[in-house]
Amino acid sequence: MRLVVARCSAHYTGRLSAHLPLATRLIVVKADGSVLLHSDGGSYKPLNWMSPPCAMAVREPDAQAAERGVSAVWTVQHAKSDDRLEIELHDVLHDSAHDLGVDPGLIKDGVEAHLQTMLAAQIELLGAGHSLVRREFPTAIGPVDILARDAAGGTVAVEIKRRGEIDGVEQLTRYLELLNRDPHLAPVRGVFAAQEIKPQARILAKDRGIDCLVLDYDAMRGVDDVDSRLF
Amino acid sequence: MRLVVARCSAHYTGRLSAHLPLATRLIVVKADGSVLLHSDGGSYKPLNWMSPPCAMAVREPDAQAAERGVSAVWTVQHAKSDDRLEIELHDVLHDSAHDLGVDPGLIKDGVEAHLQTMLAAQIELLGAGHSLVRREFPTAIGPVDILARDAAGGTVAVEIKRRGEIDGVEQLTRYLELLNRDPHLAPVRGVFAAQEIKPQARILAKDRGIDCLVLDYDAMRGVDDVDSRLF
DNA sequence: CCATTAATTTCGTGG
DNA sequence: CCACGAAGTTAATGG
Repeated sequence: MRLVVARCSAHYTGRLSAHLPLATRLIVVKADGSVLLHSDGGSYKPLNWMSPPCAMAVREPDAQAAERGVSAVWTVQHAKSDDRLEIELHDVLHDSAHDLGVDPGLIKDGVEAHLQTMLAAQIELLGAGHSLVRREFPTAIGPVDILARDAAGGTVAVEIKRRGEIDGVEQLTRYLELLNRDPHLAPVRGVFAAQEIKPQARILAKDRGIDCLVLDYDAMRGVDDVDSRLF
Repeated sequence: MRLVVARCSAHYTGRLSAHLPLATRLIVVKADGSVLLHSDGGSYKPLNWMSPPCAMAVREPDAQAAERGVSAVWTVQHAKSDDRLEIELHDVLHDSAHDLGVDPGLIKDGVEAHLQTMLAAQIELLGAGHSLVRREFPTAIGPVDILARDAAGGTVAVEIKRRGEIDGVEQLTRYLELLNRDPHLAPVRGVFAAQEIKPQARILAKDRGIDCLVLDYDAMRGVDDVDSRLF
């Protein structure tokens, strides 16, 4: 990894055209050839970049560019497309290279898939007497996260989101519409389950007769831990 | 901006829990307090990060951590939520600080809004004799990108995308369904316009009786230049 | 390898 | 300030 802090301007052409006026920025050149141009604020997204696979060519500025104060021109060309990033370097304030090695990568926990697994294992969170039919119950318009039966034998369709917003309720509504056409399943009740349910989503769900269930991730994980001790 | 290259591990808790095992990484601390942890590959997304507004606290490792080789612990706490990123620094291979100043920001060109403006100005690309009714024609389910009339006086609804995919055709289908209920407008013909149209989207459009129009950005811009010379 | 969907998405725009 | 949609989205997953 090479780190360069320099006054520079940049031009990108590819899926769009974009230009960065002259300013001081961090330029990161990664081991795989990818390049990031970062400013000293904003979020994690660079001002401009080139994704791998790509290769960088360095050349001297022409007379006109040199006149403008350009000390070097870096052209980063994507290997499989016409995407190209051209950086004009002026003053270089810092330049260092570092051997980082391969990263073992991020280990995640608490995403939607995990919530689904845990809710399936703790299906009585839907209410006493509920039983799991199956996870990822297939329908013509896609799989329903969880299909269950309640104590009275009625069918329950569950849509799980990490954060419950309106589009999740819409999704569940479409599933319910379809499932309720199946005489073997109908009537099917809907449950919208999420770690956090936005007020608007809650209102829409209520309007559609869909129950809301807030999932307490830590509590569910705690139960999982207890379960795992039994084995 | 502070640049640190160090062997480190990290732990994030907030909207999810995530862990980074010990490895050598780039740590960027921006002027607004935000922190990025980058590996030497992948795309522009960091392995882990904290978005602004946030603040970092540095503390000495406890005896146990020191035993494991930890030289310092950085805790980055988000100002408005419970999001927290904790970094355990082991060997520090590089540490430098740089004053970058405020960035003038990226200037973009060739996005959907621009395509819409240009197509409105060159409405005959839809076919000879077409005239513009209006851009962003409002409907109950959202604005139609362009509404026009063809040579025969028939209504034409245009959906514009940079890249034409299936969901764009679905969107236009919903608009057409709604517009065709209005006796003042019906029958309304649909045109799906994009710089690039995916095969699946083209097939779906054809199936729905929607015409496809590939927009040549450079050619359209060329015409725009000619137009602007007239004024 | 392609299509689909989520994301600690981020980023803009318009109400 | 919030909801909505696009992004040079990126990243993971399933077929």
